[in-house]
Amino acid sequence: MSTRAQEAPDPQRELEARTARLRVADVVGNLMEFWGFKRGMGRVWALCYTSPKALSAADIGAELQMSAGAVSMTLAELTKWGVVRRSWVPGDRRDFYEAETSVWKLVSRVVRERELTLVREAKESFVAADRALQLAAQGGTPEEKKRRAFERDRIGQLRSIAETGESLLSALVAGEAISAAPLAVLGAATALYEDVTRRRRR
Amino acid sequence: MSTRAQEAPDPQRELEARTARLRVADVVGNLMEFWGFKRGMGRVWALCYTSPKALSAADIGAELQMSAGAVSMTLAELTKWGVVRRSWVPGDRRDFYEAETSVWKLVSRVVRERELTLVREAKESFVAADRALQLAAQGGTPEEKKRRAFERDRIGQLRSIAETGESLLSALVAGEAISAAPLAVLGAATALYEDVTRRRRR
DNA sequence: CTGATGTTTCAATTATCTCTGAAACATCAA
DNA sequence: TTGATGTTTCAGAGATAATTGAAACATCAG
Repeated sequence: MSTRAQEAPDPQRELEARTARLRVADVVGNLMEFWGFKRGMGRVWALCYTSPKALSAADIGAELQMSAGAVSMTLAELTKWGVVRRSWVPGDRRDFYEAETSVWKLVSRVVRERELTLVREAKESFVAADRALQLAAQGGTPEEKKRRAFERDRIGQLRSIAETGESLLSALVAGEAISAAPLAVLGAATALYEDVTRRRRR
Repeated sequence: MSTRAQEAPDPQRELEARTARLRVADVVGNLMEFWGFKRGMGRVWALCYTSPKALSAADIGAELQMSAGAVSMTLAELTKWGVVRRSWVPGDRRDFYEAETSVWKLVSRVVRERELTLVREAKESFVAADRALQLAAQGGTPEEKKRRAFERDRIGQLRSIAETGESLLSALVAGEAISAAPLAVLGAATALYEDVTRRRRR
């Protein structure tokens, strides 16, 4: 037995550790993909997040097997979302990147710019449809009027769902606390369900 | 001026009403797509939902410009998910379909389940990575140990987020905790955020 | 049974994303 | 200025996913 066994790096274990970190990057990539981002964004972010020192683009490409171009584009996107930031190392021409650790920052931006936009668009189209049907219902036979009334009612349901969703998401985004976007959004979905159920029962 | 102007269907307004309904189908399609379903599923469901009478596959195809094959597959999928159901019209060979009105319940459940799977996978890989890093950290220089410690800490952060998320999602999926839901979820999410923040600061 | 009508299936096409690789660009040192 | 180094851009390749169209299948009436 060597005198200081615990200081000899074990190649086998080194490899396992590296593999495990890459696996972490991958599952984070899967989650990010689930939320509508590119897989690569999650992978790169996770690699940065688990790295003690800021990484260069070349480091990232080497570790994650991505081309320079892909790394550049991914970092640009992550930076735009504010979840990764550049850091300069004096005397080094390369750019380095480190992960933003505040998950909420990411979440609130995501919610604001993605879900909220979608929901708003939806609401607007429901409102517009309601108006159009209202106008169309002014003419026609009684039967047609009845049909229009049904359509308006259903679209009104959708509209109220969208409005509830919109205010919930707004509230979420406005608040300074809360992490874990997915869960928060699920909360919103649940609320929507409640709302619809209640309205249907009345 | 005609004697009963309000009963004459206005072609212009008819067209606008139809366009508006199609637009509604489209935005619902977008939302569904965002939640991980196919776009067409949302469009077909929305068309059925806003229709006073059950629609035949041919109706749907004509309205949404989909091929018979696409309509058939989409309806099969919607039926499988239980958000659309067949209805028979006596003396008519065709199948008719109408929208299940409690879609949001189903959709949100499905989304939660999917996410739960992902989160579980993530958690497992975090745990595995933590173990691997722990083993690797047994050897190496003090500097390497420090690096491993950082990595473990960060992965521990991810792990705690995943664990909280997992239990929250489990509760939501399993329970009819749905009724208590929105605020409870927000509360839990907030607690989660607090927890992560506290851990980071120590 | 046969033909008419409607539905389902699936291989092939088409559309949509992502990534690559190379060129253009930028910056700095010598 | 020139060359070395690093970054960005983007047309095209490659991978995935959605859609079509036609054939197979199912059902019913005559």
